[in-house]
Amino acid sequence: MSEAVAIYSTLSKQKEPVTPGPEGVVRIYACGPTVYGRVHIGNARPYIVFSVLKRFLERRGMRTLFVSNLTDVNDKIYVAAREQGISSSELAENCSEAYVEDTDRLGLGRPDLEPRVTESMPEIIDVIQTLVDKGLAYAAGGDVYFRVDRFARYGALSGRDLDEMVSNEPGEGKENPLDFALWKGRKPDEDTWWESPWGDGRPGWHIECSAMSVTALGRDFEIHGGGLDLAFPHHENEIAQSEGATDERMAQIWMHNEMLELSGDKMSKSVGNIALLHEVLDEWPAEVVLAYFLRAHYRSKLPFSDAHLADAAEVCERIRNGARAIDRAMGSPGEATNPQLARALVAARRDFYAALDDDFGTPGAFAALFDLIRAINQAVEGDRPTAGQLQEVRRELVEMLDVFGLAGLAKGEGAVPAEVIDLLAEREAARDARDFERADVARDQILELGFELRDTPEGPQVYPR
RNA sequence: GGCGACGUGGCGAAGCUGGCUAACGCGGCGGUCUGCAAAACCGUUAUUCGCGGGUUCGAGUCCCGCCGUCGCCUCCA
Repeated sequence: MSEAVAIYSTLSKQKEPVTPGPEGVVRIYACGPTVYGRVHIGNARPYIVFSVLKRFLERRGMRTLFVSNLTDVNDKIYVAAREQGISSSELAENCSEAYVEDTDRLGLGRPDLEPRVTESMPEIIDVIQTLVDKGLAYAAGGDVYFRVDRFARYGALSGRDLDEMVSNEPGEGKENPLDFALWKGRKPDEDTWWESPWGDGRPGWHIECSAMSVTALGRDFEIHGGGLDLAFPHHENEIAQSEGATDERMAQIWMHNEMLELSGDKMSKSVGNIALLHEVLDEWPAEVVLAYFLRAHYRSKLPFSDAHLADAAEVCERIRNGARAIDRAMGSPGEATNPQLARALVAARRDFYAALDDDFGTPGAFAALFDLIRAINQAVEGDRPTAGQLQEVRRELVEMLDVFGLAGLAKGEGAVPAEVIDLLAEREAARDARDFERADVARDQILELGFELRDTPEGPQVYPR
């Protein structure tokens, strides 16, 4: 393994080394969803990218603390709840549960903390108070706004010049149209609100992340992530709030994932028929969805379609067959170590981690994985490795797959039903009698029972499909 | 209009601190294995990286222009 993990930062526009913070922990904050409906497939990208990043850093021997929030107070939630005729808190609660449920199905584990806005009100009010005290924010007609022209670095993340920016966001009491809301006074048609020094109301969209990140991770944490679409204004505003309040850097690396291209014929944002994550997971196994996302670099736009998922399914199948080849060979291993396989294992391991070290290059890591798979297949067909070598290769393969949450692809298959065993025997008898018609009937019956038959040097094998 | 990203084979996708024969996967084609398949293996599938210039001994990789696609521009992951 090389010495350093580097990640591209949107702020510095270059790759920067990931250096663990105090107590050797890499602290990661990634903006989570606003819960006003079931999350769509695009929302899954940051969840997957940052969850897998955490898994990778830990495999690399680092300790991590990964925090991803749920925004459960927001204009969209009020609107959606009104449309559905339920209270906004009920909608937010339902959608929060659904989000956890849907993303759980990806099998990547949960972030270490998933704070919610509704549970972070004291911290939020605290940060706002600090900003008001420091003259960086002001109350106006029940609202509180951030004075953008008091924060010199405003625009640094998104490369915007304050003088050239135009705002069309309403706000009666604003000093400057570009000032953004930290606190919004209660409106008559809003059914949830909190008390504050500036009157009843609720937090603005950006302040929650400043408050929750500093509460959970402290100042100057290592990685702040989210979708690229959040860079402006959300992250720009977070920086202004957090750094304005603490006079310290908010985060070292600003890591943004590119967007999914959801503009295919079958769906469009304007039509609102974007595939929902849970629907996709009803159609495809989690491994397929993970392979689909991870085969592309996180900073690349990624087109979404059934054809792409079908492609990812083939990718998974090839990996699965590689693991099966090892297991099959274990039944009749060789006498000596296979040197080609030994070399391939070293190379795959090196290339896999080198690719990830360099700006989380998951596509390159996949390439390394496939190089290993080919070497495995070659070895199983050629000079059979020893059982010990097979075991070692299997262990390493599973370890790499596990970084991506794909270890399930190398899981041994479950027991084969007696019915299938009987048919298998029947087919063998038929083949011995050279009655291939009967043999093929048995094979078709096995297929109907959900198993695929493959003849191998070790005799016929059946695999679930 | 402003800011930014990107255009690599039939498809997806690496490479882009310039220099071995342009990774890897899917698909196609030919072969091996098989009774036939499936899986796997072997070979093949871009003299070429949107187009046009330039810099350089040398560029997909740097610079300029053009064409095209996309994201953001005050609450979209």
